[in-house]
Amino acid sequence: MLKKERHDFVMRQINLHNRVLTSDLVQLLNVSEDTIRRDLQELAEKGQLSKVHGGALSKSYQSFFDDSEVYAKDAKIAIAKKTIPLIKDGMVVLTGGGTSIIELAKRLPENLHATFFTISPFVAIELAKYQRIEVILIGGLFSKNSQVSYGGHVINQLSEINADLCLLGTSAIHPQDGLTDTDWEINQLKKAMFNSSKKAAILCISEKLDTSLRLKVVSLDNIDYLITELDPEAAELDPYRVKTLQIR
Amino acid sequence: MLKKERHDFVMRQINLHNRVLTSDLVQLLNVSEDTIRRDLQELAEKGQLSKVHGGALSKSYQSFFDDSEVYAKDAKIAIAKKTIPLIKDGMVVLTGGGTSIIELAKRLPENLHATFFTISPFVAIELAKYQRIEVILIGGLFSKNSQVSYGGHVINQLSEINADLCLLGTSAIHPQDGLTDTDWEINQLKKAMFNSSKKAAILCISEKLDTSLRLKVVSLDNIDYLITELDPEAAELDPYRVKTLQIR
DNA sequence: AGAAATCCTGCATTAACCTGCAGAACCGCA
DNA sequence: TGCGGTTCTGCAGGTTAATGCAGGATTTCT
Repeated sequence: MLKKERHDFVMRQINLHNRVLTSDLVQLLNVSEDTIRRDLQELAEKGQLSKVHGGALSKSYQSFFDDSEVYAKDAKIAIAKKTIPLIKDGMVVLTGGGTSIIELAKRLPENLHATFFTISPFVAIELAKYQRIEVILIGGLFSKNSQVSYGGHVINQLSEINADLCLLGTSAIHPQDGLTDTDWEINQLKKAMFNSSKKAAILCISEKLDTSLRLKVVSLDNIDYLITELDPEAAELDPYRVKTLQIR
Repeated sequence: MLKKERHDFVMRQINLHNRVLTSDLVQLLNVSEDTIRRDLQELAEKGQLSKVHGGALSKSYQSFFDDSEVYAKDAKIAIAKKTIPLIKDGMVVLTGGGTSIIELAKRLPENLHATFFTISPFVAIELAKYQRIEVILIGGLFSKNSQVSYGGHVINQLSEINADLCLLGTSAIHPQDGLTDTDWEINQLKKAMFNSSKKAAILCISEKLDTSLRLKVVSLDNIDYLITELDPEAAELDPYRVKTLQIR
């Protein structure tokens, strides 16, 4: 069996099961443990998988959960700072949940006079600290996963709102696939939020760039602002430079 | 099962439920307790969670509510324990905000199967930890003082609800004046909550007894249960012994 | 206060890892 | 065909990581 064939086999296993054990591969491919280990090493160096004690895991699998807090906090603060200028006095703003948005909510100018609709209780609690911001918490079924209101009742209420700006965090964004997500209900929710706003801004830490998930929310055309912690001129952002999309 | 997979699993559980029990993980992952403990230790060192006796908690969650400062916490815990038996499987429960209610929400039986409506985002977040409880967050204008939804939109939604039990914290309660409050809007809100429920329970730490405020919500007659941290036979409670009011 | 659950420490075992080496297979080239 | 050079593979050995278990200490519950 050629090395390349083995590599392909490994990658197939990984794509299929998100993981693979060294010991299994030894049996399946009928080669020595060392060979397998060297294969995994090589693939890991090429960045096609991540090696762990006992085997290897798919790269995308890792990013399944968001180890946010300490790690990307600086980035999120940077994003928040760039987002603030978009919010002007008197605006009606609609926001999602997500840590980026919460960081933003913590850093608004003290004298901002605006109306915020939000589906996230965390955001509502943060916003309530500002004297001059009116906060409307959109209620409904409460999602145990994403800690936001969702479901038909929320969609209904959203349909009655006409906001100036919609602020959303990112699950995944990709030049071709646009904004994508894993959960059907959250997906519907985000679509409804887009429909309820004149403009939409996506807050996105750079590591979410060029990733995509199963369900499409909207394409890049529907997004007005893309805000990352990177320099707006950075090369990583080149694929996202579409006419209608302002990058900051 | 690879270590990394276990870690991911743990973090998913934590992101989902804000907490996780060592014993549960032992069962779910089918490894020894020591392994789980070491995993938690490791994740705690990486700062991804905080370890506590019996399991671990989400970090972000902790920073959100630092409940160490809750006033009269022991009393509130005692009240919570007495309240739990009122809530039966299948019930529809309507709750207010307030620290007593939050303490209660933290101490519900893990296997309780019920539907909770609440106007408090804090309560919603707590309740979301329970697998078998359906949580509906009632949305509307968000009060900066009392951190609950209020206003016409809330009253409207309440009118569509018919709950079995309403749980309310206390601002003030008095044998003659009944349940009273200071804020007009909150007052309206509480009235509406009473109207939406078959029965009502008042959670009340003893120092709120025999006090009254300007605006009346309801008289004692309309209350079904009065729950304090005191012995139900205590003399302080004598003035409240009305036929229709059960004291616990 | 006593029982039960949980935690910690040290130890032994097993599995997985790494390094270096040597033979096999393959390559290009005369 | 023969010959250096390269790559791939397996093996030996010594090292590290992971796990479970025993015991005793600590915490929590009642």
